[in-house]
Amino acid sequence: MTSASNLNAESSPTLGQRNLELESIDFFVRLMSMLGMPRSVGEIYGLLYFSMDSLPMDQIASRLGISIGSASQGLRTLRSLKAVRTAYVAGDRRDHYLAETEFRRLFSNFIKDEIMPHLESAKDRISKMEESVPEVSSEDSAFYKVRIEKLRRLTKASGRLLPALAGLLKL
Amino acid sequence: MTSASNLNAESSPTLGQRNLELESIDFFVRLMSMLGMPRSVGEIYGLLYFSMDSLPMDQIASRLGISIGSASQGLRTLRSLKAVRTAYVAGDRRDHYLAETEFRRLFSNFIKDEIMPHLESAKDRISKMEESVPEVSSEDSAFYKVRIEKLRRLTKASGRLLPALAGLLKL
DNA sequence: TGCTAATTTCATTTTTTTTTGAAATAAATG
DNA sequence: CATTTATTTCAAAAAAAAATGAAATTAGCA
Repeated sequence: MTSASNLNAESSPTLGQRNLELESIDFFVRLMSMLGMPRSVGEIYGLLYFSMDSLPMDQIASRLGISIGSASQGLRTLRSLKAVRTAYVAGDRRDHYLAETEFRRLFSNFIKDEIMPHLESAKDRISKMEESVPEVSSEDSAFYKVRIEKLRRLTKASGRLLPALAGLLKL
Repeated sequence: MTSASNLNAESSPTLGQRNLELESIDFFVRLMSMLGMPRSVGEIYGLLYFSMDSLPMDQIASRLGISIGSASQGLRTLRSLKAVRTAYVAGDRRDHYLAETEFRRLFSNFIKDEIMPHLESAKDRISKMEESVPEVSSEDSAFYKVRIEKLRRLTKASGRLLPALAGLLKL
């Protein structure tokens, strides 16, 4: 709750709080879009990030001016990344959401869910390439083999480095 | 040149070469799209990656079945990332393109050009947030200050880590 | 310099992605 | 268990991103 004088509903936010909220939304919309997430996902997380109270979906939607469909989908995405969690609120059957703010963990989840699967399938594709190397002129096939080896090293290095990244992230 | 018997034009590619080319295009289309680059950029780089000969823009466009407008824009992007370079070809006034294959450098350019500018402006936005912290109830403003500090640490850590990444990338 | 080929630019079209909103489903309450 | 409320789903609409292609520009050549 934002203050002791109001236990059952949010008091209307101060100007500063509203400003902060808007800056936060702006911030996370940009950050999330760098990570390939749709605008609505950034908006929701940005709103929750500076919210002291957990918020139910319909309030998230109405405060952001987005549809409940968007809110539902955006929250699903955020849940799957463990970027939000639900909190129980007595006497209210709606789910209430809170931002998870341990960026190290968020980042690590993102890498595991969004990046690693691609790296896995990249391996297969590189193997397919090997089968296609024209066995003609051996000087030519050397060229192809070197390039394929480069790709293999790239994916191998990425596969090691990216998961390690979150560990290096000393916040 | 693909073989000594043909100095002035590309011999038509073998089946294996064409396969390799297609696998490569597929590979880089996906990789580039993970990095937020349009399909055409991945296609062009994928084509050049396994090409022994440097290729002029019009051939890139016709081989990929894309417009010369797309080819021009895609090559501009790739040039700005230093992912391709032009090679001089005697007796031909067209620019001829080759893939740059040092992934470590490519990666480092990408971070510098596409990520760091965003981190810079993130700093400013965090400062703005600080000005908006409601100075009301000090227990509440503590909450906001902690969250702002988290953002600051996140951007600071990213700003250090990302440029260092390319160095760690031992291919 | 004038001509031609190569490339870039950019308004328009196409494609892809995201959002909406209403219907379907699920879950809680009395 | 019937009803109400909350949530999800998904076809259609809207918005955003990318590709096209033709006009404008640039650059090499004679």
